[in-house]
Amino acid sequence: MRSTCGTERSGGDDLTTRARIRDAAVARFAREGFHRTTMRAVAADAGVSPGLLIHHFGSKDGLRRQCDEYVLAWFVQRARAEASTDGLREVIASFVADPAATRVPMDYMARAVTEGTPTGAGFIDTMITETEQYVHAGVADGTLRPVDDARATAVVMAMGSLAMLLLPDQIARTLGEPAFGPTVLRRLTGPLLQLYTEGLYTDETVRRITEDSLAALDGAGSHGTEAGPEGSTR
Amino acid sequence: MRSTCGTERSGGDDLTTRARIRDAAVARFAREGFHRTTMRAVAADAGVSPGLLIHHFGSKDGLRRQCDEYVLAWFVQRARAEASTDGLREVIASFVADPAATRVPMDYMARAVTEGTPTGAGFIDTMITETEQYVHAGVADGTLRPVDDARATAVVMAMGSLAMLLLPDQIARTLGEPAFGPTVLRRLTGPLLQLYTEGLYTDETVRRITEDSLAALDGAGSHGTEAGPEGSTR
DNA sequence: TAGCGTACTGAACATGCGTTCAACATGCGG
DNA sequence: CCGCATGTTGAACGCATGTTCAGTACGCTA
Repeated sequence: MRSTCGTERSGGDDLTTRARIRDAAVARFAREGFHRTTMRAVAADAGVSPGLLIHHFGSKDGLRRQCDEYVLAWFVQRARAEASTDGLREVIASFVADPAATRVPMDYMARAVTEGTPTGAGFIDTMITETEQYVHAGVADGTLRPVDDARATAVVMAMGSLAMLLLPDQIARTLGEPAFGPTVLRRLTGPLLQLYTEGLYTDETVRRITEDSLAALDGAGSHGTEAGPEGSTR
Repeated sequence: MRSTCGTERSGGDDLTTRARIRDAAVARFAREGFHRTTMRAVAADAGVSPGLLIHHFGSKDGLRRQCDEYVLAWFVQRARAEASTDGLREVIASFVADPAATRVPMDYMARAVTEGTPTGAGFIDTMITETEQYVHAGVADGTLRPVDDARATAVVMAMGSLAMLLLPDQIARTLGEPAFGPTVLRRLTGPLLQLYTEGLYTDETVRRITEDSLAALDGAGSHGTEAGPEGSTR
């Protein structure tokens, strides 16, 4: 083990070999997913031999664990920065300056989520729990309307951000933009603000109809479909 | 080639061998993704030898193409069914009766989307384009409020459904439910209806602040960050 | 300078993969 | 009965992968 464990930033060219390998692995995992990236490809990207990856990380899974930890730390640091006004401004500025750079940890986390790793699951959990706290606080101070089910509301709110994390390229493509950058974010901001401040339906019709239908389903299904059709064939 | 090409349903036990292989492959691809499922595993599931898969589908990629086509047809048929009231009722009923059955094509399409296959991209495109048409129609007949950017609004609306397609298990877990079923859908419906009929913010503050900040960014960044920081390092 | 531990190499190994192929079964038209 | 096309098998092939290991280079301590 070395004393410079895990705290090197990946900016300059004078990185530890270990850090260079880790950066190469993060990039590959982000771009191609864990299963498709080969140790040899990572080694080649880092300019070392395949054996060295084993020497430093024990196995491919060990390498993944280190990458998970590193990317998670990136997100934590970023979230902390976003808390302050100046930090947020800086985060936005860096994204505007070079959207592609932000994409690497983003895509990595997207892979972690879709591949169902513990890191991805934990990321979603904290994301939704923090959104839930925001909902509670907002309702308490009158910023947000009262909600029935704060947790479910948080899930609905978070799903939008999650989709942006998971499908940036698809979103950019359907908007006819060349890549996911400030322009795309700009176009999504308007509709999102409209939705959250005044909704989209002009009246209560859809809400009433849907809730009536659900109530009717409850009435009709009360003879056998009531509690726990979940996981019947699982 | 055979005359019974592609139109067998996968309900009974008297399936063509070809269809049995296809069904086994769809299930495996849905559960584990394309890259992780092996031809041997599919062959074992279908009760045949590995060589037969090649005989029928030419290659693993050929098998995937057939599966894509089959699942896409399932979605088209389902969308058609949802158009009529009775059909919709039936779709809902079948989902309530056995949510797990619906999950196979859903998970398959989720894989297709996250793995970036043409099928997945096409699915998203049609989904968003149809949402956009719904927005146009709704604005025209007064059901929906007027929107600035119908396409972007459609993207925002579709992202919620997309997240439900991609992360059903994660959503169920964060809601403390054992599986993604009617109960989860029920809990999400309330917040979604609230959001779409009245919004969540109690006033215009957030909208005004955000739009002012964006305008300020435009003013400050007009000396070099205006057109096309997209894909600068790509 | 000798000794030693650590970083590092690259050939080799074992395994699992997609695919090939020779062989067999079966049914059908002549 | 023959001949042939088709469905099916299972052993084998070639290749790519993760991992091992013997060996080299190098810097440090004594």
